[in-house]
Amino acid sequence: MTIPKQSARRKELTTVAAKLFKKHSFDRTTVRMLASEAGIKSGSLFYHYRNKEEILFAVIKQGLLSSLETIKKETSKAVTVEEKLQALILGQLKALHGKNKDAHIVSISEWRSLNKQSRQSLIDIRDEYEAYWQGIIDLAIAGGVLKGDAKLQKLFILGALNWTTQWYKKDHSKSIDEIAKECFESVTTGRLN
Amino acid sequence: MTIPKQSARRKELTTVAAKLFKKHSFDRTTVRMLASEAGIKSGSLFYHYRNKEEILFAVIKQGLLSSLETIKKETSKAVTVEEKLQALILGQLKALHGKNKDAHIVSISEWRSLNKQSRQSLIDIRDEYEAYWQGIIDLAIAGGVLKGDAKLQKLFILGALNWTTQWYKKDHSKSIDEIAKECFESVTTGRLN
DNA sequence: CAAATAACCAAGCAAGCGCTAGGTAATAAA
DNA sequence: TTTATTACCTAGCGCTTGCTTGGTTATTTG
Repeated sequence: MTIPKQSARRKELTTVAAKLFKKHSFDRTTVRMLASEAGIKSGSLFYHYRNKEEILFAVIKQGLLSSLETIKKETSKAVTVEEKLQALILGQLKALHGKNKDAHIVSISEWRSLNKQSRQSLIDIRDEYEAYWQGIIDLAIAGGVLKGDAKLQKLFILGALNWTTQWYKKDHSKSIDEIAKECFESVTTGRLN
Repeated sequence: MTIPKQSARRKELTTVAAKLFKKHSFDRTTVRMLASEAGIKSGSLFYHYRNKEEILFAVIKQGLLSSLETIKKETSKAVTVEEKLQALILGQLKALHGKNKDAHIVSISEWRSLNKQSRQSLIDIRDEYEAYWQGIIDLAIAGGVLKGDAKLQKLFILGALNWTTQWYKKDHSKSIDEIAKECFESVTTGRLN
């Protein structure tokens, strides 16, 4: 029996898995928990996936693709370098806290739970994601919006944003837009006023 | 039989545990792996700890205390606000990548693997750590070295620094001191030049 | 209609897990 | 010299885990 990789049902199950993996971590989510949440029996999962790790693989792939789409869409409207950087920051925050957050958060926190082959086969998407970020950061530095080493700047800003997953709750006093604005102003302070 | 919490042997075992927990994560480190690394049999671990989670608790407590000590020591020499902030950034990076890094990294990445009671009993140390950071950030804002919301600034900077655990390897082209310097200049750019 | 396919279930296996019980040897205390 | 104490080992128990096998039902296709 062959397992179809793009069925609609599989997508549903992957979304359920993203939710539980984010809530409990991959290791602490059992196949029985996944099945129960999906309303089926644990054995039935292996009709859709070869093994548990393939479920994680599907979640992370979905997370990478959807967040890449999010930041591209968000930055597409921007014209100036300032606008692009601001949109990129906002896009990243939306990917982390918006509709499809579960899969994206899993993709950055459970990367090392994948085996080597799985990681290798996702590296193209990851590289594209990083390259997209780097492109805008490079522009910002060339335009004088940012200063310093381009790669470090990217890592600092991405780090500050990704770290929001550790403290930002949806009942926070500030909205995502406000946090994006403050982050933008923080990294570019001085040149603008 | 009662378990002494402060024996020298226990400290050794906790250091071994920190190493493996950082390398493989808490969930993927078995008591047999811990015992093997320590040169004893798995059952012997439970002479020193009540259960596996208590090992994690010991690691995290040690991580919090030693990194708090590190940043206090690092900042103690500083006089001006600029120096204090710079020292704090460097101290945090040393805690993350220096001698006692294992326990500290575990303390920020495995916090949620603790049960509620364990977390609660460590919260005082955690609060002191955050308060120490907040104190210097507040000073920096009052002194005009930083701008914006004090709490957000703290979270952004801490996030950027803690995120270095995801990408910094010891064969990196830049040293810890260089990265600290660049981070400091990045968050304070504009006011100084 | 018959055949194929998709999606599931029931039952359970083998391996690995945290942890325990009872015992041993070496050192320290009385 | 007896008694405690410290630090370990041996052996294995009970449970959970990911996963398999063989079968069932409903829907679609020729």
